[in-house]
Amino acid sequence: MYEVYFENFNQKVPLTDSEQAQIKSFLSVKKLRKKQYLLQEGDVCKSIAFVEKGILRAYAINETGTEHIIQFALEGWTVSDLYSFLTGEQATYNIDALENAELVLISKTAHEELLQQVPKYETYIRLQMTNAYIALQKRLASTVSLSLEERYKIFTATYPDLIQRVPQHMIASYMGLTPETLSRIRRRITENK
Amino acid sequence: MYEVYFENFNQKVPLTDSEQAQIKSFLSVKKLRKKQYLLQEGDVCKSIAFVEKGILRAYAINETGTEHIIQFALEGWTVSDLYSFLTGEQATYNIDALENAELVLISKTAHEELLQQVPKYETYIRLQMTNAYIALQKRLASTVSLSLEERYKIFTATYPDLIQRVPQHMIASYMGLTPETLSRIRRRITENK
DNA sequence: CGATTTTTTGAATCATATCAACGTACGTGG
DNA sequence: CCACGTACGTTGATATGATTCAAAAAATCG
Repeated sequence: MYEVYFENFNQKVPLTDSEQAQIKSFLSVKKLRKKQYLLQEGDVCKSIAFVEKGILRAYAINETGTEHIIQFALEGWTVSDLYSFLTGEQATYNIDALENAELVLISKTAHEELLQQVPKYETYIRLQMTNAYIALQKRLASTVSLSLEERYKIFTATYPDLIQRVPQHMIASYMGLTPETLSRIRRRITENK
Repeated sequence: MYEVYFENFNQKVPLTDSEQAQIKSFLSVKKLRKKQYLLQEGDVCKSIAFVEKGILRAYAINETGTEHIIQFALEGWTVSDLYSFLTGEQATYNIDALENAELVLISKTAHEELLQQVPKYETYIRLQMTNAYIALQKRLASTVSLSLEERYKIFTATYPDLIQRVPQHMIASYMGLTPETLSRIRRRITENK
């Protein structure tokens, strides 16, 4: 418990043992079985979840009932409906587990207290947000400017774990295309060497 | 000078006069004429630019020579190639002015000093990054899950200024489609009431 | 005013979605 | 442990929607 979280934290912002203990006192742990929800659309997002083990996904459902995966979260990643978490508005995303998972949860009050009391926590969050922003910008840029083949190649190169552990139709959903199309893209790639 | 910047700053994190003066000492000002570059692909991004006046755009050019606009920055917005700024790697984006512009620049050393010396600066940056991330996530979600008509409607509702001040083919580039397609979408929208 | 840029329109082409069917793997209950 | 039902991935035929290329119309700039 907490190992991956603090490994990640220390990598970004080194902590003393006492700082670590202080932070730990604000955190809690949650286990989720495959297919269980962490958050459902319409509820208010009460916590940020850090994935110690397993995979989660955040997805939205549009008017026509199609699921669109916004984000996967593997070990070492953080997931939440940030907008709902920060504003208290209803969540627009669903978050559930694709594998049995172990999470570190930071509640809203814990988050606020930590920001007040532990400067390094704010630094950690700032760095985390910055990295997430840069990654998302890259994803968006590749969405508008690259062919599907290239996008899929980049995806597999960037997240080889996900290909192993997540069904293809979810990768398709994440990329914004149908399972059939992804299947054909994969065939095109393997055929052309 | 600096009015919009500190208005924006104080709105997120209220500053005392002396804090404001301290921060101001790290900032500089730059004017850009229409079509001038703030950053060119391949250079290292030396500063974060806050737009006091005018409009900038960040765009990438792909192998086939097509421009893809990653971001517009109006008054009150911030623009840079963050990845290049933070890592010192070559920039992958170009940034130029669509109108004569006045900018507040934060250099890399200023940014680092401010993070060290002024806790409220870190808070400001954290909030800015968080908002930028949420906005980008919304944009991505609408890209994969909505029809072009809906996306364009949302865009015009969200950024009415941009429609007034930016040529349509750039909106098309931002949305990841051709000028012809955007033109036809606009016609469809006006025709169907 | 003339030159250039921007937007619109049309026709042909290309890529992806859709719908339907089939094969396969998986895990669940009998 | 097997058989069955459900999930998942693939394939084919067709439909839909966006792109491309070309050209003209409209708007903007010097």
